[in-house]
Amino acid sequence: MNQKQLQSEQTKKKIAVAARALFVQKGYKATSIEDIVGATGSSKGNIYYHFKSKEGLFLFLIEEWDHEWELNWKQSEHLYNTTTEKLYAVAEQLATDDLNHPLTKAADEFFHNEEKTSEVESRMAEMNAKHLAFNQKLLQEGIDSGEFKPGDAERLAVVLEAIFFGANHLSRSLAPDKTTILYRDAVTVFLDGVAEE
Amino acid sequence: MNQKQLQSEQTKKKIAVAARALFVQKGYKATSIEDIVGATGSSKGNIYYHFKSKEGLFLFLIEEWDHEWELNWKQSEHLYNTTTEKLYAVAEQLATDDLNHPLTKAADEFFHNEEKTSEVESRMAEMNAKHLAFNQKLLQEGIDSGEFKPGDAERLAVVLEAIFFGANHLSRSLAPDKTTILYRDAVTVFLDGVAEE
DNA sequence: CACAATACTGACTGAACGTTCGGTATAGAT
DNA sequence: ATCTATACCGAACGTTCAGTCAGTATTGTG
Repeated sequence: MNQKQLQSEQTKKKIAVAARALFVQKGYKATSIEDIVGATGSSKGNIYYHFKSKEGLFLFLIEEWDHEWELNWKQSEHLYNTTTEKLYAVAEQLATDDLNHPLTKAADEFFHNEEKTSEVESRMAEMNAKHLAFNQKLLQEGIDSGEFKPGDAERLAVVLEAIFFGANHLSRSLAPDKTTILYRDAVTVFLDGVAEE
Repeated sequence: MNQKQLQSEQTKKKIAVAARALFVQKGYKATSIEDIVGATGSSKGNIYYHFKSKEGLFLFLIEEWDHEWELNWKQSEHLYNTTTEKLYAVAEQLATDDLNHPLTKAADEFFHNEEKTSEVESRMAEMNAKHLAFNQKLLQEGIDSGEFKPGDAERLAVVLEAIFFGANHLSRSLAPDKTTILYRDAVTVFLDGVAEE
């Protein structure tokens, strides 16, 4: 890799970092390309040289983030023995991730906005499916080991995803320390329910 | 009420109905005032005569809808004896409500968009608090009656809200018949958990 | 040095959109 | 009949913003 390619890569990274900060702070729609220009010192044209579109730039960030999350998890998963422990650990990671990397807010503002190219739609679906598969695998593990009651892991995966998604949403209007509590409570309820036996 | 006032009220209603249909169909941002003009035959100016702003119009619809929901619930609550039954009934109502009145989609697109006037923000908070209070009351009822385990109804209310919110979100990429199943599953998990006792 | 190829610039375009405002029509009051 | 308040119209305005493009600078290559 020569000088030029290196420089180019650094520029791209610089744009990505600045854009991420802005999206996190202001949300997707409210962040204009002009804002990113202001934050990077790069020109508008240059941003479009490195990224196909605003959408493309955002998608890039999302995927980068998802990828990082996955890596983190793979590195720490072995620390937990039971599926129950793993569930709490996932919740913990999601809770702190939402605090440190709250791209999530911008993410679902983005995903909700009507104008979705077919490419975006398919990537959304892909990511969604990945999350559900992750949940399902975890739950199936718990069922097989006898920790969890026998049940349809696929359907439960959807419920779990709903819980995490909802917790993420509600946490936005919560004090930071309440967020962790909410995620923990959510997992506890998911495990034991509220009903008297 | 004279002829003029009556006419005026009908016009306002007509605008509201058309706008609701459009918001439901296309979402908040994607629905332009021009669209509403097209759908009503009323002029742009007239819309602004009856409603302060696009935001104001949408807020009006949301509150109308919330109010209707509350009425419906109050009318049917007495049909259910146990809190458990009530919970399933709420889930049922939310599930079908999402199908029949999917203003929800537009609603949280709206609520997520960065540009929130302080008035909007306070109304959001108000509605949110109302939902939590509703949940809390229901859960406290169940705890007091001995149906549910002793616990912090306030914290559980947040968890329940997260579940409903998440279910609502996920249901959008689900077949209609799966929606009801998801809501039911969610309540079942909320009640009994997944863990083996 | 000449010649690309790559990296970058920023003025400009064009369209979308919410809101305003000067004006008109109509119904009720005096 | 005159007046006034309310209801309604729609062209125009101002702003925002993603994306383009013709051109310039910089770096690598033969």
